Amino acid sequence: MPELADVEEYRRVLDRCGRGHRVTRVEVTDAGVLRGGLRARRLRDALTGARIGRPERHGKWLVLHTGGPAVLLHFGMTGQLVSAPADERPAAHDRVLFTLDDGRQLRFRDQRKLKGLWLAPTPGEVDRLLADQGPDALSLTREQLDAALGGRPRQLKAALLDQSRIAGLGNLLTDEVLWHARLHPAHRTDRLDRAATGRISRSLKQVLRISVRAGRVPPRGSWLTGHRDEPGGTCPRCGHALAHGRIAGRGTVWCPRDQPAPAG
DNA sequence: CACAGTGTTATCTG
DNA sequence: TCAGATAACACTGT
Repeated sequence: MPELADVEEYRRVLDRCGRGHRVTRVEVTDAGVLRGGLRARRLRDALTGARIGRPERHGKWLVLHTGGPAVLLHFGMTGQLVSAPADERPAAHDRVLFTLDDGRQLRFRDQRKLKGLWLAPTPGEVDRLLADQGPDALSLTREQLDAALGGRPRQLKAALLDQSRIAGLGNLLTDEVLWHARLHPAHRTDRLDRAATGRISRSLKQVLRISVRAGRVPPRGSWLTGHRDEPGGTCPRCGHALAHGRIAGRGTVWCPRDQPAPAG
């Protein structure tokens, strides 16, 4: 699930349920999600008794601040942050449990364990862990978009997915933005005209605004996302059969009529 | 049983 | 040097 919109939802969970509360207990039920050499003992020592501050999101990263050390969370493909009563039995894939002073728990839940939790003892360490991230997609300016699409020629989808150019867009959001912008995902970035980049800019803003509000890429009937896994799925805009392929190393869906393949 | 999957990264190839 | 492809990570659902 976790692309920018999903991580934004986890930020809201952390803000609503965690902010202002003290951590009374930290349980690591699967140390496989601890990253950067972090051990359960060290996470426990750093967080127990700490008061949770205002969380931040950058791209697909979530930062849990305490005023002292910070915890950085990356959700990979299957991670979630959920709030539950502390006396409720943990789910099968709850890997780290933070019990709070109000009897609730924040739980890092993750099936595949592709990413996980990092501990940043100082603000400088937070910056170091996020250093290779490009500007956040949600507040991307037109100038930043142009810069992200500039430089060496690449496939458009590959450029939008590159977290060091734009942080936060994943496979679903990227396909959705390109479908709204009526641009083929394999379009070359060096052959985009001003009208095309303008459509990308507007589509990006609209898709993110609605997705962030929903806390996910909405599987609305009028969007591409709700149709990408349908066998024999058709474009919700023009009715043409959707195309499926592999572009930028990812499963990709587009409408061959609305998003014609670039020449050459 | 085979394979794909909402993410990232190391490594190989052309 | 670099864009692109591939495997790997670990696990589930089709």
